[in-house]
Amino acid sequence: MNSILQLFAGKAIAEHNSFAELQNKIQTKRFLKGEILQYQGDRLANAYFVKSGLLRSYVIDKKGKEHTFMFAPEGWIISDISSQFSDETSNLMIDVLENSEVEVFSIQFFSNIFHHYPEFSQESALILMKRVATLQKRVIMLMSATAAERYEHFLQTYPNIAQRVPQKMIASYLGITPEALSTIRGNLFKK
Amino acid sequence: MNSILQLFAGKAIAEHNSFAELQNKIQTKRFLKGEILQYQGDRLANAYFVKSGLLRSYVIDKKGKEHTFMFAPEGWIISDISSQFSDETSNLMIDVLENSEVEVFSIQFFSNIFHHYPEFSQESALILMKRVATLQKRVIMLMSATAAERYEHFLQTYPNIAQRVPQKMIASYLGITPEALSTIRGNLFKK
DNA sequence: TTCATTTCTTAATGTAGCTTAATTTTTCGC
DNA sequence: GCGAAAAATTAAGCTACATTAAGAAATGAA
Repeated sequence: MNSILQLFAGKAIAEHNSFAELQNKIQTKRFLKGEILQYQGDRLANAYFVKSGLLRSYVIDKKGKEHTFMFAPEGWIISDISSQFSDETSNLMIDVLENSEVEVFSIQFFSNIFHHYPEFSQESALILMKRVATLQKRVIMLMSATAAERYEHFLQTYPNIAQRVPQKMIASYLGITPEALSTIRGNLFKK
Repeated sequence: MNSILQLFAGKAIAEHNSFAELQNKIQTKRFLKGEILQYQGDRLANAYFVKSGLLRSYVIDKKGKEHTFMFAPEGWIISDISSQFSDETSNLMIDVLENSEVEVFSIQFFSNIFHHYPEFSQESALILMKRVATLQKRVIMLMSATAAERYEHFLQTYPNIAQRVPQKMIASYLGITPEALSTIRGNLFKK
């Protein structure tokens, strides 16, 4: 998976034979660990397709606490979709957890793609449905499972990410403090 | 808004002039308050477009506790998208909170629509993006806000629904017990 | 390698929200 | 309109997780 086009296109590419044409319009950038690609309050939000490395989106609440919204390893798209509606500015920050190679898009780019290549929106509807399904599970988890259950579920679902990311970020993804996660891990290994 | 076609179609309808043709394939049903349209574990999940009335989706966890996932008043679509992937059965129950008039679709119907009318998937991608944005806010709320803050946000965002729904369901939407919500309301009105 | 900084752990104390239970209020079928 | 059932309130005790703090371990720059 080395371009967003492969993710999005499915049959569309074969049918349109426009792969190269589109590929030219897409710019790949390299970012270093620690860079911040997007700030809360930014007017223009981009979408990022991760070719290699690891990005993360998160919010900082009024008390200054960080809450990780999602991790994006290779092959994932990360973006603050919500900033597209009702004229809002970005709610999410996006930062770089590992040196990464990334395709950068204005959301405008997608509108154009959808307009010129309708089949693309078919694939994107599928991708979005998967996102909705994932978020649905996350909401239900947050409402019904204990912190320990959520942690075990996270380990099963994202074993790959768990090892690449500091624990305090996992804690902030689970909605608990690093101290609480440390205790949970302590109890887990005792068993 | 009296058919899902109006919601989905945007320009597509005008361009295709196929409104009537599609409309014929859509069946409208009436359901009574208290009916359950879909059970956890059902193999086939439908999508429901609410023409009038009020539906709800929820889960029942291992301890038998109900968690409301969403309310769907007039003009909304409700469905367990997650059951479409990885061959899973439905995770959500869907029930009827007010006598309702509803358009019922197999998810298969959407695949067909998307295939025959690519423009539809453009609109559906937009609708799905809004869903993702809404769920994003919900996740962040659950992680960063107190129960009282979540309740006030709910009142502001869904003032219409708050009045039509028993408090215990609002509590189960917020991720707290009815007793906790009652206390929060008590404190709110004291101020 | 060394020192400084960040991350992780452990433990004590605090608190939001849960559980249980009893009482009041509302809803709804007859 | 009456009575039963469901929903909402209130309050006491409990628990999961937060906060605070202090020390240990890991990371990273000079």
